[in-house]
Order: sequence, then C-alpha cells, then structure tokens
Amino acid sequence: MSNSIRDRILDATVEQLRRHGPAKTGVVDVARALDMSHSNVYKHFASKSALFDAVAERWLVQVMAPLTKITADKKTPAPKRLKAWVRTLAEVKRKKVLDDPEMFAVYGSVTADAHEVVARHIARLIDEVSEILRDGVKAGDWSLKSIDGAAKMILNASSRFHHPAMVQLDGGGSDLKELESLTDVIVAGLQVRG
Amino acid sequence: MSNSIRDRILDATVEQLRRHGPAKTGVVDVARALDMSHSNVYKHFASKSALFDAVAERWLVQVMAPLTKITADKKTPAPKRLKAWVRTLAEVKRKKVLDDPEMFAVYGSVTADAHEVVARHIARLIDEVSEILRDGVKAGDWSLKSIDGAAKMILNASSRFHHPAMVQLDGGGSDLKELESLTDVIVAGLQVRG
DNA sequence: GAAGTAACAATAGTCAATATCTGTTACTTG
DNA sequence: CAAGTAACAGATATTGACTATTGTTACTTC
Repeated sequence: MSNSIRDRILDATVEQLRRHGPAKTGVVDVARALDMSHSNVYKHFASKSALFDAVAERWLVQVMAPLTKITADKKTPAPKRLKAWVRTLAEVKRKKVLDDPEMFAVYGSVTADAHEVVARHIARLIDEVSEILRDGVKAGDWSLKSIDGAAKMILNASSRFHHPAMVQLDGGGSDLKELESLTDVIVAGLQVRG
Repeated sequence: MSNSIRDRILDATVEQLRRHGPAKTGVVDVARALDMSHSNVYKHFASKSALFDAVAERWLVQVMAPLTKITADKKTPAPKRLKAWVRTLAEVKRKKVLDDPEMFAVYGSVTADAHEVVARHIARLIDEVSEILRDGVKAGDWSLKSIDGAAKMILNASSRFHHPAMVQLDGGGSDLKELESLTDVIVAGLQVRG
C-alpha cells in the first residue's frame, strides 16, 4: 500500500520542505498540514532528523534509478557503460540542484552530518561501479587487482562533479566536458594496469 | 622592506584571527592590537573583506612554496614529479586543516564566496601542473592534445583530496593511499592517449 | 603626502524576555 | 492495537531594545 500513514507524512514533509525550505519546516508544520497533532508524527518517526533522513533516503532511491538501469544493461560494453554511468550521476545531481534547490538543501544538510543514510548510499554507488568493473574484467577490458578499490577511486576522481558540496558550490555550472575527459583518461589508465 | 605598515597590519590580523577566530575579529580589534584607530587601517585596506582576502592570499602563497619547489625540480622525471606534486598539495591542505583550524576557517570563508583571490590561486595551480606536463611531453612521457585541459583534469580528479570544502568535511581524515592509486591510474591513462 | 585621528551614519551583533518547537508521557478512541 | 490526542519540560527560535562595528569624511601632524 503506497498510501500508508508513513508515506502520507513523508509526502507532507516533502511538500513543506519544498515550500519553506529545511530551516523553516518543523514537525508541527508537517502535522498541521495533515490536520493532526505533532505528537502523532512521533508515533511514526523517532525524531525530526529521522523524518528528514527518511525523506533524503527516498530521494536518493529516485536518484539511483537511472544508474541502476545503466548498470543492468549488460549488452553494452563495460567501458562505455562506466562512462555513461558516471556522466549520468553528475547530470542527475546537477539537474536536482538546478530544478529543486530546496530539496537539494535538505539532501545537503543530511550529507553534512556523516549520516548512516549517506553511508548506505555511497555503499550502493560503490556496488554499482564494482559490478560494471567486474563485467569489464570478465570481458577482458581490464585486469584489476582490487575491484572495490578501483570503484572507490572512480567515485573519488569524479566527486568534483557529483558530490553535493561541490555541485552546490558552483551551482550546477560545472563543465561536463571536463568530466568526460576525466573519465576517458581513467578508463584508459585502467585498461593499461590494475 | 618586510615590516611595512601593511605587513604589520596583516601580521596583527593573523594574530587576532588565530586567537579569536574569523567571526570575532574586527578591524577595531586589529587596530587596538597595533595601538591605532580603526580608521587608519582603512587607509591601507579598502574594507574588512579586502583585509581578510590579503591574509588568505599570503597564506596561499605559503601553501604554494613546497609545490613550486617540486615543479622546479627538473631532474626528476615528470610522471614522478606529478605524483609528488599532487600528493604534496593534498598533504599541505590536510596538515593546515589539522594544525591551524582557525586559519583554515578564514581560508574557507574566503573560498566560499567565489573570490578573485581563489581564481588567481587556481590559475597558479594549473600553471604549475601544466609546466610539469610540458616537461613530460618534451621527455616523451606523454603526448597530450591540450596541456591546459589535462592540467585542469588532474586538479579536478584530485579535488576530493585537496579542495577545502572536501578536506573540511572529512576533517583531514581522507586516505592518501586512495589518492595515490588515483594518480597512478591517471598517469597511466595520460601515457596511453591524450 | 604618508600616517594618523575624531566624529559620524548606517549596518551588524548582542542579550534577555518571549514564543515556538521538540520529544515524552499518560491517556482516548475505533 | 494502530492511530490519535492533550499536557508538559526542556531545548531552540524570534523579537526588540541596546551596543558595537563598518566604512566615510573632514581634519591633524610630521
């Protein structure tokens, strides 16, 4: 059931967040929007930050969707898939910060404190990159000593273009051509050695 | 003359900054420390932010010193020099954020607003990397279509480990081994193609 | 004329009283 | 028993009067 009370609270929270920004939305406001007392919200979420974390997590799942699609597209060669995956990650973040700055601020405020939600998200990102890399190894594109290490390295190298703190700094105005040349060199470097 | 009134004001500003942090140092405090009226400080610096910018710039020049040394060390091969240069950049930033958090906060507040000072600093960084790359091209280590583009790419890729916003986020606790493997792959990638 | 000052308007910061919000508990209601 | 509430203490914001700071100007002083 998609319209559980939990989901309705989350929807209302997103609504408030979008309208008034993260600084000015409290659990009282969310409760008022749903015509209930704020104490009832606490029946479903342990705390305000737990509520916000849940919003951020749901948002992150949406962000992941197009990436997962690329990862699963086994018929295109791994190097090309890797480039597309990284480009899409950067594009998605950039799009979000431009289209929906309020929500991006929430995401930013969640990532600022090194939360468990973010750790899980990063773990998922590493997993996806690892899967593409593994496919590349099987197909003979690369021979890596550490898949996991290489995946982390790729995310580190491209973070300039997808880390929220960076995307926010240059207001989504980073040059994706520069990311393109970066991933080209990395893919080339991987093909040569581990 | 190193003890011009301008320098003495800058020294006093650094002193105040270090003692009381950037939020609580005003030009009146600086003036008081020098036994002069605050209006006289304005004879030498157009505004408080101009004063702080000058402090940040002087600090950035100090940061650059060990890098410039590496760049000038023409007898070691370019690839090795490039790796050492990037590692040193990250180390220097990491050291500063750990040893001197007050000053790092000043630097951070300066970099936050996209200031001219930072633009100049980045331009200098690009110049240094470009010089090493050019040496590598001459020695036959690489053949690059765009030296400048490659330099920017290298700084982008390593920004995770030296950009103030990132260094501050993980409190200088980033793993320099990961940077090592990153530069290895990039250098390998450059050797293969442009 | 380079270094300095006093006096000033406008802005930004402080501080304490007040109001609002967070999170808990004990208690309905269908 | 899942969904809901009222009443509450403690932490957090907001407000408004007050104070300090920023930056300018007109005026010394050596």
